[in-house]
Amino acid sequence: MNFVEELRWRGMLHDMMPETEEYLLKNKTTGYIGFDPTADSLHIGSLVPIIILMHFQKAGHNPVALVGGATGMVGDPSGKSDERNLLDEETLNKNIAGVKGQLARFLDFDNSTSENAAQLVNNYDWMKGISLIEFVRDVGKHITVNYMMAKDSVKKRIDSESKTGMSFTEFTYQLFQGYDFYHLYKENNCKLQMGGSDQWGNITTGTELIRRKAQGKAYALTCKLITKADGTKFGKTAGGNVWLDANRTSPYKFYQYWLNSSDEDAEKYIKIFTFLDKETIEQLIAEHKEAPHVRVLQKKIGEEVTVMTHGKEAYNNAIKASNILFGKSTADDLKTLDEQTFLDVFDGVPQAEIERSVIENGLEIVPAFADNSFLNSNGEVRRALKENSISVNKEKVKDDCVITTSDLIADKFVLLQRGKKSYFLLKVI
RNA sequence: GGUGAGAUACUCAAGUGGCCAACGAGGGCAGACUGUAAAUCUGCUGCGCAAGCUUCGAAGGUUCGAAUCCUUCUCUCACCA
Repeated sequence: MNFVEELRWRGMLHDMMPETEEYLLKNKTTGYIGFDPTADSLHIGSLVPIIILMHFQKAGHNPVALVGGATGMVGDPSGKSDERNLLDEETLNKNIAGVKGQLARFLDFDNSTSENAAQLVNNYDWMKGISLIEFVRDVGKHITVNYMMAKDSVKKRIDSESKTGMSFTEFTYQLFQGYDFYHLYKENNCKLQMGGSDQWGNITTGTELIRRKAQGKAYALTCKLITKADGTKFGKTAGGNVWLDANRTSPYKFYQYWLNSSDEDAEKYIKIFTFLDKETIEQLIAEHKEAPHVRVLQKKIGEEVTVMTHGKEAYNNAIKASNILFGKSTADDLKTLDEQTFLDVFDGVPQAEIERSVIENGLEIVPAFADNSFLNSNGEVRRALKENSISVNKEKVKDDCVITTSDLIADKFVLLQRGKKSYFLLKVI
């Protein structure tokens, strides 16, 4: 199956420039997607463009991942209603390094094993040497302001509904991204830029620049932005973004995010986020419809994506953790765990240290929860107790409960819990 | 630079001297029900066990009493130039 077909049946394709599909069918080509270094880790929203590049590579084309060291300094106004804060250079460099490292986990950058190895570029490398005068004469001259103003990303910020206006900096952004495309077209023979549908305007500025400045033809392809059925933002939880970095979002939480997808979303996600073939997916969907409560789809997505992102071992631990946390395990089960297993399971669960003598003297339930920044105040603990939502070692407790040494797991830990999903560890020192 | 409007809890938003720890909505959290879901229902959502304490952009002031009145300051927005 060819690249465009692949994206199409997976429901990822949003729009293409005319003749893009024909061109890709006939030619092994080079295409790129840009990644914003707004943080030192990518989050699962970036997974879609990454996966597109992976498909692109699988189809025999040459993928280029561009890290926006320069464009990150300017700020993409697309989809933003407010002016963005600029990142300082130090942060940016840290972010670029982090993002680069993560991309390497997904794409094959190895020349020796792959004929069409992926390349990683940073637009700062070619942008840094361009003076303002050069830029204005060589780039700006080719694109009219009228053209730039017609872009949605700009229009939205200029019309009367906008409350903040738009700085010249952000207005210029599309020229930067356009110039990237032009540069890659010239230097890497890159003919295609891909991205989310919100990138259409920026991408076409690039093809326009290539047409005018190099009399060349370049192509654009955009993919659908991921939405959730309930209208909330994809990739966000109450705790913030779901990151690809295991230190920011533990593999367990990462797995849980996918597992908690709604049925409707799961049918979309399995196509988008896994590389399973059409038959397998259709079968899984059918299976899921038979018995939705088993959640085969969610489990499969969780497995595929977690393994791809964090590796097999991390996935297994996530499963183990899930079973213990959500299965029918009791305090007795917990106490049979050795320290290492216990730590693996609760990797990423916030914890606090506590003096052994405190436990030996008997720790009352209210201070146990409030004094270690698990819950915010004594009042909150008391409220929670009233709601019957407090557990110690997976067993519901009342306000007269006192934690003693007999409650210790592996002679070291006490598992505190508020509600079903919120855990906290006390570690005896 | 001119003119006008405004700043209240996570967000939106009432409140214009005592009945205000502050209406309401959303969000969040929890409980029940479930599939670790959706929908629904219920409770909670400044600190404190409580008495009480600290909150309404900031600082002062008037008053027995201020989110509410006065002064100054800071910031935001809109329109005009």
